[in-house]
Amino acid sequence: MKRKITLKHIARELDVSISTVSKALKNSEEISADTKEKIQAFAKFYNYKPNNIAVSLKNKSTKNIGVVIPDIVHHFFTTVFRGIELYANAKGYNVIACVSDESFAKEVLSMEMLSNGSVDGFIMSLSAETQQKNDFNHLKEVTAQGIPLVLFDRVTDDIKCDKVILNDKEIAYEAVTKFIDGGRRRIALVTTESYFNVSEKRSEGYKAAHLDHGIPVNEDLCLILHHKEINLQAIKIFFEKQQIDAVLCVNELFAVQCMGVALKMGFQIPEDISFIGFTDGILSQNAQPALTTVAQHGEKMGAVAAELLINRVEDDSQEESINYLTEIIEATLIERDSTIN
Amino acid sequence: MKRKITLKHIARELDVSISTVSKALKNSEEISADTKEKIQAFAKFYNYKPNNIAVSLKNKSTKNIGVVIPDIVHHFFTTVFRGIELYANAKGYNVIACVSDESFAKEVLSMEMLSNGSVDGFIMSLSAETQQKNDFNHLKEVTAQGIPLVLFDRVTDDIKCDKVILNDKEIAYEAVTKFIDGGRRRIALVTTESYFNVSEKRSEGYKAAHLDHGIPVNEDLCLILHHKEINLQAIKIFFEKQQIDAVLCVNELFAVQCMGVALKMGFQIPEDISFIGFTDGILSQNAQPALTTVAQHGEKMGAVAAELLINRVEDDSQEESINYLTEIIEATLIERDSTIN
DNA sequence: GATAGTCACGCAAACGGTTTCGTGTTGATA
DNA sequence: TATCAACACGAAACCGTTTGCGTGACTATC
Repeated sequence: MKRKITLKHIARELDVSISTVSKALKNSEEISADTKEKIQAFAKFYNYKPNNIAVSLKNKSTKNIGVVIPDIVHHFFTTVFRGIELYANAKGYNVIACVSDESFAKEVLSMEMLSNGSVDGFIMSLSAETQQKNDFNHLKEVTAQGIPLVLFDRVTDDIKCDKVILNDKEIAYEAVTKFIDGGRRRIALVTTESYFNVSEKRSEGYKAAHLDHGIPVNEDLCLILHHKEINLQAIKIFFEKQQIDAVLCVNELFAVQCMGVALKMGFQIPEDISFIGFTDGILSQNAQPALTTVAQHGEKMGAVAAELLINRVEDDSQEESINYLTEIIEATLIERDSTIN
Repeated sequence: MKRKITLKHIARELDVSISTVSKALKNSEEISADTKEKIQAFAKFYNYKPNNIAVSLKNKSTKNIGVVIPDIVHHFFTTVFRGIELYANAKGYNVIACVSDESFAKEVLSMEMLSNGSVDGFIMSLSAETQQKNDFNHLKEVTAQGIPLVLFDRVTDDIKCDKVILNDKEIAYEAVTKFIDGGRRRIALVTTESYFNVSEKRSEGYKAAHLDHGIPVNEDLCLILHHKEINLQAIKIFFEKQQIDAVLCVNELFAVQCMGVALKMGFQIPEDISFIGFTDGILSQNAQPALTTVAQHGEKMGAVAAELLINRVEDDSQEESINYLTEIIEATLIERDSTIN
């Protein structure tokens, strides 16, 4: 088991100084061609690679970026992660992943673990609990230390930093308008608690579309479901009570569950009830009928977030007043068989 | 923007030496109670945290583990990742994620990026291309350098290291036996190319179950599908040609697609055709009918892999001859509505 | 032949910690 | 009062790199 070879080993072996070796390997003009060739050959033979940790310490740059997301077993977040990872790797960065599990405490802990030199910057999406508590001190700590931060999807106005968000309101507006144009009038909104700001935005779009088309917003048509719970009974009661002819769901899981209940109750999809969901994942694609859904372009989102972050990281202008950007990813409606074209 | 505070700053400010500060913060007996208190208070006030990079360099231990997986937008791998991350975090380790995208080149590149000091060890699952090429030199390089490696799920006998695998053959045997006990005789196997050793193992179980029950194996009942392609036509033709009364699929996507085709063709599930898949993901859970499937317990697998790795990392016995372990995760059959109980 | 200018390399500090060992001061002891 | 241990702290090496600067040797110039 040969341990990693270092500059010191090469220097000793070739009877030159460490600095000479270092410079020779960087093809410095200072070193003579002969010496360079000798050293480079030796290094190549023994497969020398500089120790990342030492380089990091010296350069004060780790080439690591920390990604803190609420959930990893989740289609949207994995696609974003994928986008981040692809872009970052192409730029020579590694990605350290931390999952907050929708927990405030774990989010704080993760950031503390990484903010002591392990990463050059953070990309994150707020946990549910953090959004509930509205406590962003851990983010302020990090930015105060000068560590760049990019928020995506679940963001907050309380923190000044680069952000990447979806045009949630607009796409929800578009989806509902599609229903209305198709003659639907009793359009349900199936959503989560409102402390998720994305749900809130989608809800705004839902309402705006109604108002703009002269249709009153009926609060009874809004159903709030909980993640990772059995919602089928609640859905059934909802469908029985209300006369629904279209449903907009804030995620694909809710949509598929609702469709399942509707089918069991004897409704025809899309004739009796049309469905549109959010997230174009395997559920949407493989549902029966295939679900019309909002593609959030997670990979794009991740790539943009990574680009923003790396630009900040590599920007060494010492300006104190930074112009933070908010990039908007345009969602698109993918029409399948749960709506009438 | 206050930069991070260092030992040096504290030392200068309190007019003591750096070593005194370091020792005081570790509550060393060498330092007087007064001095310790003073230093600790100061450090706490300025929120001093040791720089991870410097500590890593000194200790030759990064507290990072590298995870290289073929795909991240994939239920099974995300659950394993989740298990790794949970266990590792609890032990104070961070997880650096690299996605090989089923590509040999990216797998090699990822490992090179991380093997120069960035991580203390690797957990990985082989990419499809790596399994095809049968080229494991990048793994040998890493282990030769004394960096611990744990392989999971997609493993190879060519590398001596700790491994975590599923009892694929046995659980496939069990699934097929369930079909046979239920009176099924024309049992299809829907699988991928055989260079995936997990598919191979499942195929072995499928065959063994047939032989042990005196049923000849019929190669015509084996359908090979491709990932991320439109398979529906191929499935339809297969079902038309063969008289199938049960289907074992090596993943949930294939199972759901097959069920969809079967339903469209007018078959009753599970009466006419029963289905069993692999992976207990959202597809299985939300399919119509809900899919009977093999739960692979990815989180458990990840946790075990992380445990094995961290044990190796923290084991400082200098023994050259290591006794490598292979842990087997017991899969379980989750019975839902696509089979008759 | 004295001076200046290259060239090719080494020294040493620096990054931010940890840790071994040495040392000045104090108080107790004989 | 000389001796010594205990105490409390500092100096310095070390982890593996990078890099500014110093310097000795050689060559070129007048």
